[in-house]
Amino acid sequence: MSEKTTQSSLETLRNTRIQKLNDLIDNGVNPYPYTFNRTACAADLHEKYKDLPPGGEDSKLFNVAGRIMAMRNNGMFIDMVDSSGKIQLFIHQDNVGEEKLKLLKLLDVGDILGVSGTMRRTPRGELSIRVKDFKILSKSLLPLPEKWHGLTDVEARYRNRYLDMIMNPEVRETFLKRSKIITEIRNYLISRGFLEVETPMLHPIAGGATARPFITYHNTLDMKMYLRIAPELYLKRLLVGGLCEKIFEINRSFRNEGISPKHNPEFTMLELYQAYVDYNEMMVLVENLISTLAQNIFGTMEIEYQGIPINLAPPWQRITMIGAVKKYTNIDFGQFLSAPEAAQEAEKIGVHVGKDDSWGVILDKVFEEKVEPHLIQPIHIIDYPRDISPLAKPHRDDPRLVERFETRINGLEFANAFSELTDPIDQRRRFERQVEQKETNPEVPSEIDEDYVKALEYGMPPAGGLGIGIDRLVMLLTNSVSIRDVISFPTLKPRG
RNA sequence: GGGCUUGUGGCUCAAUGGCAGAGCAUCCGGCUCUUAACCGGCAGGUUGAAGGUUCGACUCCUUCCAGGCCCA
Repeated sequence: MSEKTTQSSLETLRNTRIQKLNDLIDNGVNPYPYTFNRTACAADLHEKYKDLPPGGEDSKLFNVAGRIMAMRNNGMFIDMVDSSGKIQLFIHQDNVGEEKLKLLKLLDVGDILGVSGTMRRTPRGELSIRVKDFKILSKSLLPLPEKWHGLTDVEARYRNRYLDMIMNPEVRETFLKRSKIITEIRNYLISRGFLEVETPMLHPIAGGATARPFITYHNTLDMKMYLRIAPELYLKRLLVGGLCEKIFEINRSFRNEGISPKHNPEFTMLELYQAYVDYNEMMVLVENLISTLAQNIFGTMEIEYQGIPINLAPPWQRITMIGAVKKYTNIDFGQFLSAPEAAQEAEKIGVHVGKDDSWGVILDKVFEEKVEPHLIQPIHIIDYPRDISPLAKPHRDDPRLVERFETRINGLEFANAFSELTDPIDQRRRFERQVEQKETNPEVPSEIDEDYVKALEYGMPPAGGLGIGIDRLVMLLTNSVSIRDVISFPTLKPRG
């Protein structure tokens, strides 16, 4: 009959706080009020009073709000943190009424508090607010992680990003920087006459890249749809439409592939297109964009990533893909033109290739294995094999190649760009070839995007196109090792 | 998908196959100029889950769940 209910430690801690919450309500305090008239933030005050000497006082009243991160001496000293930083509160019985002092006992680390008071610097030199009044702005029911070690378990950090941000200031820094980077990119492009556009994320055909898509379903249209793997084909339709000669989109794409420190299923891309220029112009643009970002954010183009100095000052090196492979393997794939020949050469140096791999695929594999790891400083790898680049214009000097480049920094792909293929007949042929490969390659669309080909048939201006992975760029510029550190809520399996 | 590895209280971590422990936080008491405040005390556990081996399993084995690193 009598059921013994056991409480977990967490439940006990929570119940204690709910009791305090009820005590607050019994004292006529709304623990979840509506507003607080903030007149300063922590950083403002530190700046304004940086010359206030120990023991010094000022009489100007400020209202400050933030989260309680530590309490000392029975609540007489409180560390309060807002998005700008930390400020110490000094709550003394001489300054607040007896009623308020009683409420002080109902506060916990984690509560959000608004205070008004005057500034003083303690004899030990800590700038503090001499609190005249305080107001609970939100009662916290769950305990924060430990103050000294904080939250370090990576899984817990990603699953509870808000806690990660509360406990780890550098996480906040990273995401502030991410926002700043994206703002700078927008400013850079808009100031150069680019127009920001938005194109669909729900696609009837997953095109514009080679990747497995996420499949979804629209009920009233009764049709399968794909989350976009790239915005490319829609952005080029806009170029056909002549909306503007320079357009860009910064938004999410989705790829149904593995998750790794460098890959998240949803990721943010910048894609831009500029009419009447070719991939050479895109190379200049990548260099200027990224180096300007670094200059504006760090005040220098020489940055360090994981202890490796990286010089982003333009111009960046350029080397053809065939040339790069030759440089690092002594194999000249320009001379081994057939796939079997190329495969034989690749196997000689230990690069395993599939039996159906084309010349271009083999070259790409050799490049990835033997060359990529060496490419630390920014470099444009130019002139890709035609058969792995179905959306790029043929190379004007070599029919096996296309006018495409990928920019590598620290061995990683940062940008991918072409002289865009504008010939509708060639485009249709290449799409047809792709669809034929569907049986052996599940990452290829199963049907031709007829509407896109049709758009090309109306005539698209010659154009350079460029894609930059924003997450990887943010990783580079925030010195982050994992893409999960620059995505606020990275994809994880739900806890079982 | 493969290899290695991690999972113990809210958090951070211990525990040769032999009594599941500490620090912080909480709670109770003391303390009104502290800085990871301090001092004293109490409480808090289905050791990720399920099986197995064993007299005895946090520890060894199997499977599963969720991470991390490397590889494809």
